[in-house]
Amino acid sequence: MTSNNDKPTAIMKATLQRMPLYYNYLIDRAKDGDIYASSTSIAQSLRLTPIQVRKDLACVSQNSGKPRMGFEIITLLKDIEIILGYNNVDNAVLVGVGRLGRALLSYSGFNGYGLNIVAGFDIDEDLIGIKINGKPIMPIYKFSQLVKSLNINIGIITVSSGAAQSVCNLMVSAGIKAIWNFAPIHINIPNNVILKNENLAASLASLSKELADTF
Amino acid sequence: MTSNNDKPTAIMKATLQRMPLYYNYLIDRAKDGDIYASSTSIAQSLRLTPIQVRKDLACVSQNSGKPRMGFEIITLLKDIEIILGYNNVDNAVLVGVGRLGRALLSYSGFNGYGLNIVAGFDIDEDLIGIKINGKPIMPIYKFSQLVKSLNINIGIITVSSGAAQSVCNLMVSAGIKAIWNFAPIHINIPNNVILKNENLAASLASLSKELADTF
DNA sequence: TAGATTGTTAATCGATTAACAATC
DNA sequence: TAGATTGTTAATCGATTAACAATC
Repeated sequence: MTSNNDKPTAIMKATLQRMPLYYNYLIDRAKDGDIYASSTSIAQSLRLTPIQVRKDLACVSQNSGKPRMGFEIITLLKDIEIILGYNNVDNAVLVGVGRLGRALLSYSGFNGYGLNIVAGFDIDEDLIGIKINGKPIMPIYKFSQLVKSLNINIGIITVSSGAAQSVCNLMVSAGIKAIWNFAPIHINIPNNVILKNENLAASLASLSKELADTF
Repeated sequence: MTSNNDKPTAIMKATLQRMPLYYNYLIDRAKDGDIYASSTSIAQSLRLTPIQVRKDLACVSQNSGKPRMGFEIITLLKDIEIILGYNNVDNAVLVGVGRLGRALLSYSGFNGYGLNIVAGFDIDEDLIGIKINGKPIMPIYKFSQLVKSLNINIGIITVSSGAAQSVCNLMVSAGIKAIWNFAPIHINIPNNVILKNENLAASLASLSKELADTF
């Protein structure tokens, strides 16, 4: 850090993905009235190593931790909020207001996490016009218009496997830049659109394997 | 593979987690009537490299691919089913029959994926006795009894953040061996119990970052 | 002071990618 | 045959862990 210390040294993917974990934990500690948290205590609770915690936090925190004390929780929370972009909100739309879609529309975990789902879309006429968690459900034929007029970047797919590809196509043609796909199916998509498959089956696979290996 | 070729050479975590992705894709190809799939074609569709695909498939497939043809899809699917344990089913129970809980109880992605959710639990008396996707909703006070009598290993937490820790404690005391936590909060758990946090916020973080970096 | 904790450099481990001979 | 594809060994890249001086 003696030379080119202005370069931000891009944060590792792995580190970034642990940030919400730290965040939730530190929120807890703050609620308990703690002022400082040491890497040792954090690591033990989150099943990480203290070294890893220090390295992760070094990437994101503007302020150093203090020897014998640890890291000041409040400032650390603020630093993590900046890194995760909890302040600059991304707008998103969701297609498929079934059980999973409704769950995501109401998912408390997104509150303040920088994702704002502005509306849900569905073909079921009975759903049109209702609100879920304050968000309107709109007919699918209004999709492109809304996405373009509000300049929305993120699309969330929560339709059935059979409908996922055509919904994806619709999103791409409307100008969506990133798609978060919850349908348990492979979808084709142009390379200039970001795709994140939320693959619950993959998580399950690793959980089952760990269980089988351990017992 | 000349020496100790009986050793199964444990599958990498990363490889295992890609298996459901391959599986879904190959199901698609089979439906389209394809008999063989080459690593090149698989890689292109799934945004991987052909080398990676071959290496992944080499870990799981009993049968080799054929030069100029690729891998036989049907046998590959069977091999993946074995690896992912889609045959030997794990029983699970779910606590918290809110929107997310209902979504998981009905999630089509689990069909045949080796996870069988046998029942849901909730404290809301209005829910007790109803069935969701054929699965009964039971009162929480019957939890330990059912888990012990059916010898259930996996517990799924879909309650609110505030209730997650106490549900976790209940699961641990009932003898649950692995917990899949969907509450967006840190929970404390003994080291001999497996914990998998399904952290949608973490997924979101990486999606948003990629979006920000790209555009 | 002594000791707990920090931040950083070096070493190891794990995963991906490159290179290439073998095959049909 | 020529060429597309496979499987494997070696090289690179990325992430974690170890070692240790610096700090309060």
